[in-house]
Amino acid sequence: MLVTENSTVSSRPGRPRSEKTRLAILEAAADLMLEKGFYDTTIEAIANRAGVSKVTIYKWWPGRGAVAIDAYFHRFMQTTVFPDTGDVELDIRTQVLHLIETFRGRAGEVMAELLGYAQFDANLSEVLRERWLQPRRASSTAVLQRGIERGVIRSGASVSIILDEIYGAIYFRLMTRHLPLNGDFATELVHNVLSGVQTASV
Amino acid sequence: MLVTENSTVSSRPGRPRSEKTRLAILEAAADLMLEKGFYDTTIEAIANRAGVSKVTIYKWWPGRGAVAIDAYFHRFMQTTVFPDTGDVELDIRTQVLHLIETFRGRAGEVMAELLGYAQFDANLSEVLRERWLQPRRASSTAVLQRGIERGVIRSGASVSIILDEIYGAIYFRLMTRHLPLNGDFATELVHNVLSGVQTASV
DNA sequence: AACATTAATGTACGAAACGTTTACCAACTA
DNA sequence: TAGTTGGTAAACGTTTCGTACATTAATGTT
Repeated sequence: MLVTENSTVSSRPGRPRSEKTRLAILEAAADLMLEKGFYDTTIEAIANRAGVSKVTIYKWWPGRGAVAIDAYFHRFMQTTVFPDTGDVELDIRTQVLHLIETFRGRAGEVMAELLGYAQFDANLSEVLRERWLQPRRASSTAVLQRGIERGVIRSGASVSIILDEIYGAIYFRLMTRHLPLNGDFATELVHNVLSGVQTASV
Repeated sequence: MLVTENSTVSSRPGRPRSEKTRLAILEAAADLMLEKGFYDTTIEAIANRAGVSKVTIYKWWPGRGAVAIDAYFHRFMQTTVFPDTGDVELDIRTQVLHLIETFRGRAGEVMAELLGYAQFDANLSEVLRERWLQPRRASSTAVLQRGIERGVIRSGASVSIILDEIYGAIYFRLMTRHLPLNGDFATELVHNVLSGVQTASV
């Protein structure tokens, strides 16, 4: 018998894990991060808010970073599928504007804090790369690759460097806060970058 | 009587501040950050290594971030003056390669940690912007401005966005570590970005 | 029904670091 | 000499961490 991952049929003995408790922890962690920031979102604070024992959290997550990232994904991970219109600049701009929209308000600040804390937590760093940054790079990579195949983008251009120019600039503003992260910025950014790797001039 | 900042004539009463102690603290902090990383460089650890009382550190610095950034500057701040050859791409590339050279080895990792910790320390964030990022932006801004005046770069292009493309990409790789930060990357990066804002094609 | 197994709780604990206080001595100016 | 500032040593209360212990809860197996 093949069972789906969310089946209510638990094949193991013993008391099953409480889904209610799991969700309470994730919601509490997300709430706290948005309200007080990542720094004040301690394990104890999460346990109190969730009405859950601290030990329970430690049983399922190795530390603060792991709970935080799960909570962030739980709330902000919406697997949007972007259309392929054939216009490289339009498609990339759509993706970038969507990301910037996600980063509006506290959600952006919390992402900056997660990236910040990742400098001291190798596990969090890897999870962020694999489950947050990588999927978005994959979407954009597909668009750029199609552009190369259609001859719109220089075939010699390194896709990863193009992505670093675009996403690097965004996360740079997110973390240094020296200038705002808005639609005008994103539009000119994408236009500049793609102009630099196109085969033909406008 | 006008007195220079490093004058031995202290016009104030009381015991003068010990330069030896000040330097011992900065050296110890820099050593510890390079050896153990920022996370393990606690105030107590610095005090022990420097052979100094913990209270003395708290007297002159408000916290860990402040000592760390002073120590980092003390060791890595070399105010290099870059030449103006008239070739925009060459000049920018020179500056960028110099920065990347600075970030080789542990110095780069420590900068990543400082930027990371800055997400939780508003004061450190501001000091980094004003005393580390801004001076480098100023150097590059001058080059780009000259390029605009000479008609090599589109006059409508936003200098700050160009800078974000270049430096954003660099700090993005520094902090996410998904790809190496080397000379080849820097060379193509600078070429791509400037190609996107030049007036004439190659 | 009895048992094994796993989940969750409450309490308590030791270890670190934090940032501060207190009392004292050291070095300099007026 | 008096006044002022720098530095030290020791201790303190607090917070957070991560873990340990004993106990109760909920499920499968026999």
